[in-house]
Amino acid sequence: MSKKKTAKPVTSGHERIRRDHSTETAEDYVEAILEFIEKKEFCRAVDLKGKFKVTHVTVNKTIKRLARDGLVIAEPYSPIELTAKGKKMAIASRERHEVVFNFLLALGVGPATAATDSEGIEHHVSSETLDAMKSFTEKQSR
Amino acid sequence: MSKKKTAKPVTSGHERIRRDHSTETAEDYVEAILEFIEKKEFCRAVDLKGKFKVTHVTVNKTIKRLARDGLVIAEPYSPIELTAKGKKMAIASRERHEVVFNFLLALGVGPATAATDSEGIEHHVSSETLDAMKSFTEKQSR
DNA sequence: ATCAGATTGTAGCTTTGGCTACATTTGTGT
DNA sequence: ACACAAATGTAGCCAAAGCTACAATCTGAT
Repeated sequence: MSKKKTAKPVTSGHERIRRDHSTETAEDYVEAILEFIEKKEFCRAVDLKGKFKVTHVTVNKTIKRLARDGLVIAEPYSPIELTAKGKKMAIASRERHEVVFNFLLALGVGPATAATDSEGIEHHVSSETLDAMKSFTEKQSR
Repeated sequence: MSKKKTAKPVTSGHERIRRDHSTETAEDYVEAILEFIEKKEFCRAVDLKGKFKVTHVTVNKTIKRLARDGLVIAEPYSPIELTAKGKKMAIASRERHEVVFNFLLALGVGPATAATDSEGIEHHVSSETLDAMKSFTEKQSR
């Protein structure tokens, strides 16, 4: 197999947080793009502009970075499409997002706060913590 | 009273996350500075360089921003001191950090992961979620 | 068919937070 | 006292993510 994921190096603490930040935007965007595609067949820059409350220029530049990194396909004046890689990331990101969101609800946090906080937290949760959250949520609803 | 906190505007979702990011570095630094001062009487740039695994140049520039923002006092070639404002932020930040850390432990996450994840999460937790975490941790140890 | 308005693209600016390379200052040992 | 090492400072570079101002394209309504 040719495209291994270059076996992530062992990082920890603040080093890892810096790496998180570099993928955070990408994850947020592909996740949003997937949702727009599911909800209305396609995703346009203006949709993301509304979603993230930034100017269309910022969206434009970000999309170019995502295209450069092989996450989306973006022809000028055309809807934004996800590559296989992008879709995979989107699905994984949404999965994590949902786990954190449901966990916060199970913890007793209100829906509005849970929505906001889960967006901030989802990018900083290891798989170990994610598993613990899943267990807790399950236990609550049992 | 002259120094109100300019009454934070109502932000939400990704807007809030962007605001979080802009204070994240500041919080991490003042928290670390306070700890070094408590542990060894003073804090030098080289200490922060070691802590955050960045070059001394990055520390230098960051400290200048903190000084500009009234969080630290930094004379050339002298130890870094916290202003009252900086110390207040450091204490609040540590408090949150501890709440998140202990919560993760109570959730069943291992100490190493709890340490790493709490560093990433602490900046994205609302006071409502923080309270829920506190309650849970307490209930566990009761 | 064309005009207006919405959408997208481009140029160029800012701040943050990284870096390397080089210069200066401090402090310690002999 | 002086040399050397450690610490700090300065200059100048980069990428990400934001912005305004202006240009181009696309689309729907007449």
